[in-house]
Amino acid sequence: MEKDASNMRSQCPMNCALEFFGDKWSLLIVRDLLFFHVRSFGQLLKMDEGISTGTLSSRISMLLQRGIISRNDCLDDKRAIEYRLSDKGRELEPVLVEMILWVAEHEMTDLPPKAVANLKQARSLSRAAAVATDAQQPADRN
Amino acid sequence: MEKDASNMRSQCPMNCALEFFGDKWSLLIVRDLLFFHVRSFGQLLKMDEGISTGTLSSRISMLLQRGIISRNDCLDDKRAIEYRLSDKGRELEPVLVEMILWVAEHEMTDLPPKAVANLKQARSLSRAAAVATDAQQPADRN
DNA sequence: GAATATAACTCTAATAAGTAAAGCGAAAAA
DNA sequence: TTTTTCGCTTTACTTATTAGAGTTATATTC
Repeated sequence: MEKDASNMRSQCPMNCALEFFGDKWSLLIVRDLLFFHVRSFGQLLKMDEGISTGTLSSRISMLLQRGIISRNDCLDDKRAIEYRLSDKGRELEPVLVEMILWVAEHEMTDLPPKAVANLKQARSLSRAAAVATDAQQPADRN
Repeated sequence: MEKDASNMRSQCPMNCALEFFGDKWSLLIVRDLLFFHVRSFGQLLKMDEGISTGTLSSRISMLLQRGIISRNDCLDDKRAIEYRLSDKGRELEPVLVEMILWVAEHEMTDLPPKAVANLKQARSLSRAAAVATDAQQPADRN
């Protein structure tokens, strides 16, 4: 049984975000789809953190329902299903990147310093581009 | 009973982040401390989402233990305890901002468009500053 | 100074979430 | 034809989270 806007705890955007993916698994699935080019149920099941079939199944349903991933049949193997991030899902990348950078700054992880530097640089560049875009379209146009 | 690095599911930074604050409440507490200048247990208890005393108490313990918030006695009222974000906690701001912007883009919330524009602008400016900093200190210095 | 209120909790019982293991139907490989 | 793979679902169980009542200490009001 899933939540919709009507039984959310509040309409605060932070709360809304947490109701979408504020659990221990959803963003790991997004991570695998986004950074590790994982595409199938079976591959997701093999993630290091050890997700169970039941949990994976329910998280996939939720992510589908929320439009964060898509589900497609494979042409070459009719058993196989391919999962992909939607545009909406792919746009979670900045969220993941900020989380990763925060952890890299404050805790021990297995992420090499080089990778941290690359993420930082990518972030800076994308924001620099955003500054340019904002200059064209004034920020308070809505 | 709390987790430490030794019984984490993996050392992946994304997973590490989720073990730190991948639940439905921790970042709401950070939100209140960061954006709404909330300082006490009682005020936190009044958040719109309706956190219970037990949950709030356990989340505060965890955030303290992780060094995300600090706990201080008040001089004027000896019952009162003041909670504040540490530097480490304050540095979660970009994470929250990206989450809020994602939601503002993709879902209905109560956030006024003006506020979204302000957040975007603040993000762009801070990143522009980061670009300048990176130019001084090469990104792969570690 | 007695009663009431407030702050910051702790405890407990109930509910929700997550898990491992087995099983299933369809498709592919041996 | 038998076995394996794929993407699940189901079940029985364990663990985590939660709401709400209760507690202690301090402060305020009458």
